[in-house]
Amino acid sequence: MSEAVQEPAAAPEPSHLKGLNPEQRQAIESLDGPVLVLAGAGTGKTRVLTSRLVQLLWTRKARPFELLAVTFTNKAAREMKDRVGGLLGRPVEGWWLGTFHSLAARILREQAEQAGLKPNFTILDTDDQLRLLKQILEAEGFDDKKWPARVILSAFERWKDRGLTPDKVSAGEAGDVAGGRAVELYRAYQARLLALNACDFGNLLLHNLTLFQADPEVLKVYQDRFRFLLVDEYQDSNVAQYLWLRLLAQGHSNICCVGDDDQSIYGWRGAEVGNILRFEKDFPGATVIRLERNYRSTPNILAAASGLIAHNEGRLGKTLWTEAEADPGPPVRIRGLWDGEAEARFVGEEIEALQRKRHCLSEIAVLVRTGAQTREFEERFITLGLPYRVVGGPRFYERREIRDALAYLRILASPSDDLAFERIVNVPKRGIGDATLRLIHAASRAGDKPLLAAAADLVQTDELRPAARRSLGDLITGFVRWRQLTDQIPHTELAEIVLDESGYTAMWQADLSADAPGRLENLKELVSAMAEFESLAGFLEHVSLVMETIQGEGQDLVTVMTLHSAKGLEFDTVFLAGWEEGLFPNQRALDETGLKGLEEERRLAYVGLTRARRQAIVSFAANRRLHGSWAAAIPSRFVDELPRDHVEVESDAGLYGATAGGFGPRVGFDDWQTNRWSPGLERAQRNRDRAAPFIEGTARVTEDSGRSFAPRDRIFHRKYGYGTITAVDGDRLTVDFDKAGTKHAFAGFVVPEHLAG
DNA sequence: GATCCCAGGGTTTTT
DNA sequence: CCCTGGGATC
Repeated sequence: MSEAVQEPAAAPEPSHLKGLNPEQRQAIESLDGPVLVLAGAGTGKTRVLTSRLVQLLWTRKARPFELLAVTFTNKAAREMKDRVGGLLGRPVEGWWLGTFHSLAARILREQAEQAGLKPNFTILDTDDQLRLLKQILEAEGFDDKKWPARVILSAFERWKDRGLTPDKVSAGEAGDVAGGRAVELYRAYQARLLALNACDFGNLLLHNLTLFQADPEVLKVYQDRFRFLLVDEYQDSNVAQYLWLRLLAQGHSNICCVGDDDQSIYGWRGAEVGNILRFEKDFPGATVIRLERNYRSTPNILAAASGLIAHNEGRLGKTLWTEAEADPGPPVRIRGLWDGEAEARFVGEEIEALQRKRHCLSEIAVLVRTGAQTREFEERFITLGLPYRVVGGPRFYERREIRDALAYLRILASPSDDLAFERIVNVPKRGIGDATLRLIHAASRAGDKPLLAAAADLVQTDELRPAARRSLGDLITGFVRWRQLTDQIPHTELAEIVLDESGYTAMWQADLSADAPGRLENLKELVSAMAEFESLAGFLEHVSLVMETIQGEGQDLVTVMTLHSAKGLEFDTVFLAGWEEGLFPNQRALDETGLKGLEEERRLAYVGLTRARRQAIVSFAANRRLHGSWAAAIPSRFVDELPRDHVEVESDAGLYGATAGGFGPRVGFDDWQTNRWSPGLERAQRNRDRAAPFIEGTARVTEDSGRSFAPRDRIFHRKYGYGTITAVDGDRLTVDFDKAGTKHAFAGFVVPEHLAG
């Protein structure tokens, strides 16, 4: 092989460098030393990340196993893997690519002993964490009402986000959480985790940090190994992650962080925008590259998003731009509606219209602030028969049947997993209640052995009632038998046997409730998901770190999801629903973190808008159901912050004085801002009531049902049966009944068709 | 020990 | 509105 072939410069320009703008190219070719890439929305960030990795390999500057690439989500990791493989024309093996947590877990498995763990330690999820903490709280005599385990646990998590072990939490930090005993509880909790040979999510990183700080030798191993670090979504890293990166990067200083301070939306999880702001200080001589040319959105969308985000202070400041001669595209549409149902109906109609124009459903997204909002859209889409998927809904691995099944498997993988044992010892019912469990616990403490082993001892004695003794004995011999099978048969087969013989499957088969068949389906899905993994342990590691499952990919479906899960995605058309004060910006965010919270909400709005390539449609409702009761709502301040020149307001007449040209004077907004239940709100409500009858096509119905009806709605009437509304006047509806002909009916006497029966 | 019923409380976002 | 958890009852 000649020199020329090996020398990259002599070869024709490789595909991963084609079609880049100068800044992108610089970001890809500045391989040495610290680099910060400030990449605005839609500026080709992913392209840069992947090409940079390819460049490292292609120039032979790095071999795969010298690369450490960190992402925030497993999805992002998967995508990076695929794209790098695609650019190189072959899959890359041996590099370290994953989320902070999965990488930390991998390191911790290698160094478990140093951290006081065994390499097969269990990774706990929220459910396990809570049960564990509740046990501690109970033992310490805490009242769960006064100090809910959730609250205390989140305090622990915030400390972990900041890299604080119990020793490092100062008294002042702890405040009055758990009556001033929070640190003590934190210490007990951590000790208990160690005793259980378990880690929660936060501990994965925390152990890494303690390890690196306590033992320079260990740190050096990893510093030497990872010659090039690449970090995605850097603006969302928390202090612990930042410290982890900094320690690892101190070896070669080849660290490249990519992020956008305007898209930092995880402050509530401990993310520190400060990390990105101080990069240059922490890594002297850093190259800072700004990617500001947007390739994704139309000028109108870009201008709307930029105008909005300009209301935030303390930005690094980027100005996104796009080609001047580009088609400006349609303005951002703003639509006010009567209530959440009307909003869902509106979005449904718009999507159907798009569908008629052959618009791809998979190019449409409905983005909401809170998970609960997806429900109304789901209901509407089901009624319309519109194919959709909800991303991040009830998670597969958090379902009860799945967690139960996993508990059985966890015990097989590590018999000392007490939390798993407790979970399933009486599932299905085996007549083992509190009393028996207490005995097992006592035996466990006395003999200093795991619950399973203690239980095995106990059934040899006559301390248990005969019935309990027999069923517990059966379970234990079951585990002995299954464990013997572990190495002999494929793990999928083993899982089937365990679920079968333990009576777990039978339990759901005998269950007559409506969701039982679905649960059985899920169990089947679980077993088939296992097939993709080499071993039981590998599978369990995966499920504990990857809570999400990929669904509906490749089908033509409308996507419904939260703004948070939309980060990093893009669609031709994006519906941004529920832009109301209190909901978005979220009241709780404002209450808890004030201006900081508001700015984060605004960034969330910015993220939402910039997901759209061609068209963004913002909507808000005048009435919103919250915890079952109705609340009047006023449009989000973010609606007003969108620059007028780039939006088109089309609210129903009468709603907040909206006109074709924009909004009139704001209704009580300033009062609302200072106090939810202010005169301003009352004023808004009065206006609402006055406006209601004049809203064309919608009728307000009884307070308690709170429904509204519009022409073309399908309804059911007790006497006349099903029909379609043709006109609405106040609460009097004109209905074209399928059987009874056209009649007048009061809205109070009809229900929407989907609620009939 | 299991089941049923009721009250109360909660929903921001996720690895 | 929905679900959870606690408590009373069988």
